[in-house]
Amino acid sequence: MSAVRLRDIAERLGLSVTTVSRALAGYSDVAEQTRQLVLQTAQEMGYYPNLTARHLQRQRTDTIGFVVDIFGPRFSDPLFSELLAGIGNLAAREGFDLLVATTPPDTDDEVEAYRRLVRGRRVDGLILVRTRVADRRVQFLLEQQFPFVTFGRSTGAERFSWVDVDGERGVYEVVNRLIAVGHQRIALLQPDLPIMFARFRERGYRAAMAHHDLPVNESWIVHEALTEDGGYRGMQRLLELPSPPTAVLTNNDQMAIGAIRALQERGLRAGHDVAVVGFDDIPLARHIHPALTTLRQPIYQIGQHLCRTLIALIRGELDEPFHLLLQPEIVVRESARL
Amino acid sequence: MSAVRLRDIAERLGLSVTTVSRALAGYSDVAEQTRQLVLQTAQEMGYYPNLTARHLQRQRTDTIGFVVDIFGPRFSDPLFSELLAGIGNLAAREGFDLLVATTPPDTDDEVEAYRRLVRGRRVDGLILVRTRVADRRVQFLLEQQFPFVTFGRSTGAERFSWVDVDGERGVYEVVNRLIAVGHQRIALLQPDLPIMFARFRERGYRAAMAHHDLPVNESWIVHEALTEDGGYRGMQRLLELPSPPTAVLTNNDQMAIGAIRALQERGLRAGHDVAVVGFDDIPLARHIHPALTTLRQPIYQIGQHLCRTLIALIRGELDEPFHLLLQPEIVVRESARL
DNA sequence: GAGGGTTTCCAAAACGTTTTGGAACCAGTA
DNA sequence: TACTGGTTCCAAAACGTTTTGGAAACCCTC
Repeated sequence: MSAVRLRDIAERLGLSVTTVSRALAGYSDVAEQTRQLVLQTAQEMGYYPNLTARHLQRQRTDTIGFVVDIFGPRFSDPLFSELLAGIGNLAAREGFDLLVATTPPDTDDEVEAYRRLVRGRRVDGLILVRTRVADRRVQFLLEQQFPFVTFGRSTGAERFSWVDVDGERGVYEVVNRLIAVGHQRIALLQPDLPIMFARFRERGYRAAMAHHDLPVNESWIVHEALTEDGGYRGMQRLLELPSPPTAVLTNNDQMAIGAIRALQERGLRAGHDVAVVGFDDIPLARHIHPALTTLRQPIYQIGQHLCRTLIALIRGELDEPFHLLLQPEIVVRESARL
Repeated sequence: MSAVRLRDIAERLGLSVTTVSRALAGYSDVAEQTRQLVLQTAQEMGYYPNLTARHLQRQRTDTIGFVVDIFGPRFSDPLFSELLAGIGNLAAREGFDLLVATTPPDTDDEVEAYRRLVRGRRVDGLILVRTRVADRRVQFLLEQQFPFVTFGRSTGAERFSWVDVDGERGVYEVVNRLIAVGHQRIALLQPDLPIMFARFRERGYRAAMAHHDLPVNESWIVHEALTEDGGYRGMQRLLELPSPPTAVLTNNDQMAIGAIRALQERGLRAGHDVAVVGFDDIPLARHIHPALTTLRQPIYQIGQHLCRTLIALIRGELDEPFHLLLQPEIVVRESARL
């Protein structure tokens, strides 16, 4: 029942382990006849290399790591499965395995998870998502000179590879278009964590408002969790203002859905009374009512870009850090006419 | 820059590698004073064990594998992230890593993915989801006598551990209640793949119909993809029947949402004109309109059960296969009044 | 001073692979 | 004959850890 090793094949054939190994690897210093014999015997005996042993010897694991920051037990992120599919499919095609760890963000557990993967040489490289302001993970990986790629830029001038979506420009455009159709009091539902993408989006928001000489009431910028409930609560808070906004931008589609629910409870209609704009374009965005106007991120492709870049980095094929800034696509549906 | 090894610590202290190893592991055959010295030095030198080497020596990887069957590039499954959170959090707590592979179901790639993980000793055990009729994966793992746990039962009398939700009973109840409120023409939107859970649910459906002496029109049982579009198409087909059903059961909430969309396009209202019942209770089920009546699966807990069981199995703490059949909870909302 | 027990340490083997640095042999050439 | 070059093979080391089976040193006791 125990697994067949190179040694077993070697003994059976009266060859050395070296020769068997090199025969299977296709080296030219083994006679074609011998090679065939080894191949056939390996097949017969059901040989499959022990990957752990191979990894130890080769000093690489052919594995990439991905630490998912999870909020609470009921963690449900529609983007996540798609991102993982993008990463996983490409990794598999390139002969890499994917190690996934789950931890709550910005905790000691998270730090330990990264330490373990990096210092324990558990993986050859890491993919980071949702970069944060002054991100400890980025700092750590730079210190350790460990290969990694992020989805999202960082705050400083650190040199590393990233893929990002230009939320600043996207939000700038959307706000412009909202203003063009008559909106003046425009709110922004921000996350309750210092996530980088929210900073960029806020910058775009402020730039567009300033560009049209519109004042920004700071109470229009509300911080809540990136969930439906967060969007619901945020919209409630906005509706309680003396003069509520007529348009609301959110940081993901779940928030937008929650915001719409809050409107409906007050008898208001998203898209008519208040414009609501989401972000991401999750599959459900077009199926809810009113259908969501949103900024689409090509998340599967982003997963592929991240993985492709990381593998290039691991293989040493990257001389300079790689940067890719994708433009989000504005998808106009019913929740905000633009 | 190269990593610190046991040997480096040993040489620094003039001890043997054995002693350093045993000191760090807390064995009693090393003097307390020496142990402290080793601990401190290891700390100073920034020692972290090479996990690959440890795995090779210990002949186990402390890793569990999870192969995700992915349909098409735009793979978005709201349950998936929650299941993964359940598995991942428990695995981390028990000191296990999680290796995730992605492949399309029932392909050669899938077979190869399993072969690689099992034969290459890449993981200590596997978690399988969405068991299929005559599941090749189950057959393979039984043959290889490899530890695994499935979400979903199988067709035969194979002995292995599983966790499942009693869809047969759940659907039986729902159909009963639909009949109680006056429905007679009840349809069932099935997946287009031979997934076990669909078989059980169909059995419950037929049993309830038979129990009330209601005929089952075979054209009421429609096979489509487990997606919104699948649900949309399926409902369209049902509406084209000479006398369409007045109630429709689906195999997941996405399908139900698609079905509702098809109704709306024809000016029909789910919950009034046609009752629509989902399955799973994804977070969005309560937020769409009409809110979804559905059968809730406690997916995070299922992930934990799967992981807990697998780890017990790996550790040899399980004498008999473990079976857990959970009851789904009927969540009545607007799309079907029960 | 012999025997027994305890404490503390370690050399060597093992896990299964890949790589290094030849060695042995043969054929062809000067 | 002696040398060169090519082909085919292999012993040994290496990757970094844990475990095995002692050994050395010391202290007690009779």
